[in-house]
Amino acid sequence: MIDQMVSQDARAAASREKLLAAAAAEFAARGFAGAKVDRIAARARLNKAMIYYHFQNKADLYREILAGVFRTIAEAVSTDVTAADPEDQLRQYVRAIAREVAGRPHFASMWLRELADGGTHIDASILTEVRRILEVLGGIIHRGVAAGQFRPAHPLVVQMSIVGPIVMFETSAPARKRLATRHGESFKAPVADELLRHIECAAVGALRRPAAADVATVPKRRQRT
Amino acid sequence: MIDQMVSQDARAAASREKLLAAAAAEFAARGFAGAKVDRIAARARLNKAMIYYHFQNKADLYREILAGVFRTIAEAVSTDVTAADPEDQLRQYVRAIAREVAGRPHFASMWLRELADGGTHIDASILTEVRRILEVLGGIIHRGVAAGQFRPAHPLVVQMSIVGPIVMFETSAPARKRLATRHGESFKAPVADELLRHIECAAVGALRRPAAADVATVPKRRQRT
DNA sequence: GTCTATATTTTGATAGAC
DNA sequence: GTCTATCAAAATATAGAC
Repeated sequence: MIDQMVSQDARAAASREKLLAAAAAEFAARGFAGAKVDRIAARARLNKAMIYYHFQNKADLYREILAGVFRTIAEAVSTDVTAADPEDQLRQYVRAIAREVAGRPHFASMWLRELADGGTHIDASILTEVRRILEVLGGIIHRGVAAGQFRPAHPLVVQMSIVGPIVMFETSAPARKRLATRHGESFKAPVADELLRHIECAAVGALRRPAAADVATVPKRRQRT
Repeated sequence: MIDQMVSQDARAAASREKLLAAAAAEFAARGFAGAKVDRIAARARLNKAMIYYHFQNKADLYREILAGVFRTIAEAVSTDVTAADPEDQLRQYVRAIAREVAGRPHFASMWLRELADGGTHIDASILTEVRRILEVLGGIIHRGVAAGQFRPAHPLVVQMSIVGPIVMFETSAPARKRLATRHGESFKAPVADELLRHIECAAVGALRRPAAADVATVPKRRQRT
């Protein structure tokens, strides 16, 4: 009898997971307003009523997904930045973010759309994780500045310079694929790895002092420390 | 009598413009699916039927807006990149893009959402302008490589590194504002200008040869040509 | 826990008067 | 060219059987 209950719980949990996965795909592809509960249910091979059994409503399901992803990302960047040198820390941070985002193809679109929606679904739980992530980056910048390696910069600016290209790359993947098949070479997908290396270079290059050629007034002496 | 006709034409054109502006705001804030024609009409202080007089349908109105913006941006980057030095050209390109995007607050969200939607509304007219823009950037990279100043890079990668942060900054503006007023300092908006300078540094820093610290295997000799 | 059937509201689009 | 009134389809959410 207990076996039966456990197995039912397991089935219920499986249904929940299927709904979460289906919903993530639907929200990413169509946005919150464009996502239809009928379609979410169909994708999960369940029916609409199950959504309302497992979640309060469409918005609740949506928030649950975002919160889960952010928890994972915050965990990852907290764990993965281990290097001693700030510049290496920055590279680790970039790679951790890129890996987590690329590993969840639906996240980039969902987050971009959430921002475009004015952040109306960002609850306390999501906000906490976003802060944790920014604090890791803030710490890296701070230590780099203290070590005389970085120039000071607003964490949000650096974060957007790193995350912007990544999420844009992920989000545009389906569109690029469509256009590539229909219009030949010009939109042929660059390898994700090429972008990652570019962003790494860009992030480091923008923070490293001296601030590149920005100090145009100063005679072009190279100072290696 | 002719006067009357002209004045009516002028009024009609004004209505059309009001609809375009109202629709851009609505599409940016809510996405294509989330945008409601009733709300567009209300924003324009007109009624729903006017939309269907001036445009075929919701999708047609939407495409018209995107096509118009892209025409302007393509025009701007074609005109503004005038410098002799590839690195300066790149800076001009970044600034032109940033200026055009920042000057049309609704564009960033609309474009990001369009990409997230899989680019389903990208018609031939829009595609042409996108290509024109990418060709300008491609030319800059090409000349930079030929001059030995840049390392080779896929234009789309560079484009996303530049545009990604800009559109993410613009798109997230309302969300950041909301969170800032509710949760104090951590989301205080960085000045747009700080981001612009950062992106400029990042773009140049990532392309400039030698490819920063990426060539870790190669002994650290600087080659200035 | 899972399903079918349905109530209620919203929405894109049009008809027709002025 | 602009408006009011209205239709038909779609969509969120729930009731109730199993």
